[in-house]
Order: sequence, then structure tokens, then C-alpha cells
Amino acid sequence: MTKLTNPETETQEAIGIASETPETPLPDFELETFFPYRVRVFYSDVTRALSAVYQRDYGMMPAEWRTMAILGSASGGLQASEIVARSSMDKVVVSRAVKRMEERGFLTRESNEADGRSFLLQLSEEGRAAFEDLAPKLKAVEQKMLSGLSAEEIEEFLAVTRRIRENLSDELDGVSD
Amino acid sequence: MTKLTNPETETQEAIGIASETPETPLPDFELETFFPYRVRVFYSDVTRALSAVYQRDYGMMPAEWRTMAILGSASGGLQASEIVARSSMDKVVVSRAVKRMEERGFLTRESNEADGRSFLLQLSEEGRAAFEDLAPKLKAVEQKMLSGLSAEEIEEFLAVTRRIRENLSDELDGVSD
DNA sequence: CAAACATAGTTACATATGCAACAAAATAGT
DNA sequence: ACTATTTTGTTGCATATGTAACTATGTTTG
Repeated sequence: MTKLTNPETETQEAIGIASETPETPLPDFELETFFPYRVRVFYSDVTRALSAVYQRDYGMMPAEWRTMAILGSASGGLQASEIVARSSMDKVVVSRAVKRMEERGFLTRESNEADGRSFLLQLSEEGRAAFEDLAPKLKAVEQKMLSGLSAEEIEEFLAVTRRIRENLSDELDGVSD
Repeated sequence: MTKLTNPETETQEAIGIASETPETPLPDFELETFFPYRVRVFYSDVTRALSAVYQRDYGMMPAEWRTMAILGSASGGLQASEIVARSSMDKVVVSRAVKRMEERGFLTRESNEADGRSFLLQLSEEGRAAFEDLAPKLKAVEQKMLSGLSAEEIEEFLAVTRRIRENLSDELDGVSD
């Protein structure tokens, strides 16, 4: 699959005569109705609506908000690796989010007795206050975006996303190539 | 649209953790079931499946592929502003994608008689060949991700995305796409 | 125990992105 | 015609991101 050939370019070359608009076998491809494109537009609207809130109120970035959300609903201290596992973020992203949040006083990092490589992360008082302020606001945005949709409609929507992800699963884990 | 039927409105703060300090009750917030979070995970899987193809075969980035897709299905030359309008990308992103594609020989940029500020963009022979190779491959990925889903299911899925975007439209004011 | 391997997290580098400022050309107002 | 405003596209800067290399600790195995 790495080698590529030009399967159907010979039409143009076979003509040879200079024609300003060569008759090409145009693949009928419309970006605006292409499913993945629509998913992207949808995603970017959803994301923008959310990040507007935590960005405006606390200057936080998506990775920081997600880190906060996970720590906020955890009982004790968590390792960074647990945040990675629960957020589907890269460990580098988490590392940087944690660093920034610590600098801003949103979380505390204490060394882990059980494992000298990792640290136990917890929201600070200030971080918890921010979380308690943000969580309801963001849930309200969620409610707003879902308003007028029945539980069944939402469940079906999620079911479709699951089926699509299953359909793609072999491409996605064989990325080693 | 007047009535809000939200499935799980009632907050469940019956947690009752007996902590010494009578802090504000923990907002019960679970990132993994948060709708916007699920959208993001879904989006990133869909996107990765696609970009794997044009990245691997042609070293292209998402913005370049989208630019190519729009030019590929256009009949004559297009201005960059038309690409912006049809791709919901930022004009800076388009400008840079066009620049890179021109450097790589995928498109031609001729000055526009009708308007001295803009240029008319068109796929070059090489760009067209790449498009004709890629378009079917990417459509195949789309088919694969949608396989097993009926037209109705897909339509309902898209309808939900539309309704959600409408619900958010006032938050996203000023943001065109 | 020690060499080999695995894991947690950070850092470096190259590249991507968003925002604001900008120049040039077109358009509107007077 | 002349000035102000808008539009088109580019650039600079600061920041975000992904990949890979790296440090430090833990674990396994002979």
C-alpha cells in the first residue's frame, strides 16, 4: 500500500492535445456530504461550546479541564497514568496539563510511597473550587446541546458511534504499519 | 422545541461522604459518560482512520486533503475564500495549505483578472492524479466505517448532529462555517 | 545479585495552530 | 475624485501538539 501508482491518469496523457479543460474521470466526491467531514464539523461545534466556558472562566485548556474532571471525581490521589487511561489523552499531554495545573495551584503532587516513579495527584482546594464551579456549568452546556432529544435518540446516536468505532477497530489498532 | 426533555436531569447528590470539613458536595461528574467527551473520542477515531491514508500515501495534512477535495470536484479555478467557505477551515489554515500544496506541485495559482487580491487555484496534473487515487480510497474508508448501518440510521445520526448544532447556535454566534 | 527488560513521567525538537497585525486591492460614502 | 471602510490573503508571534529520546525506578530472569 505504500507504493502508489496513478491508476487513471492515462486518460489525460493519452489525449496529448492541449485542451484547457481536459475531460477527466472526475471522482464524484463532495466534501460537504462526506461523512467524516460532517463528523469533524459537528465535533468542532461541540468542543467550541464547551471550551468557551472553561477557557473564559479559568483560562484552562481542554487537557487541563479533562484532568480536572477526572481528579475531581476521584476519591483519593491518582497517578498520571490513570488519568491517561481514563481520558484517552496522550501521556505527554497529561504530563504537561498536570505541570501547568500545579503551577496554577489547581492540584498537588505528592510522591508515591508505593512507586518512586510516579506521583499522587489530587485537586487542591482551589482546584476543587474551580471544579465545583465548572462541572455544573459544563453539564448545563451538555443539557442545552441535548435539549429536545429523547433518551432513546441519544442512546441510538451513541450506539451508532460505537458501531462505527467497531467497524474501524482493525484499522485503528494496526497502526504500526 | 419548546419543551426540554432531558433524560438525566436530576442530579444525584445523595453521595453523602462523611467528611470532617463540610465542603461543597462533590459534583457528580463522570468524564467518560460526558456527551462532549464521547463525541471527541468518536471524532478522533474517525479522523485517524482517514488521515492515516492520505498521510501515508502522500504525506498530506488534513487541511491539504480538504483543499484538494474541494478543488478536485470544482470545474474551474477557485479563490481561496471559496475554499474557506466550503471547508469550514480558517483562512490562515487554507492559506498555508495552499502554499504547501503549491510547493509540492499539487496545485497551480494564477492571478485573477477579475480581482487583483485573489488567485485562481486549480489542481495540477499531479494533484489531480493524487486526488483520483485518494478519493476512492477515502470513500472506501467511509463505506467501511458505515458498513452495517442502514441509510435511515445514518440519516437519523446526522439529524441528531444537526439538532445539537442548532441547540448550540446561539453560543456559537459569530462563528461561521 | 546483575543484566535485561518494562513502566512512569519528562524533555527536546520539529511542526501545527490561533490570533492579531498587516499590505494590497476593491468598494462605499461624500 | 478622495477618503474611509471592507475584503482577500499573508506573515509574525506565541503557544499547542506529536514523536521520539531520555531519566529514573521497578520487575523479571538466569
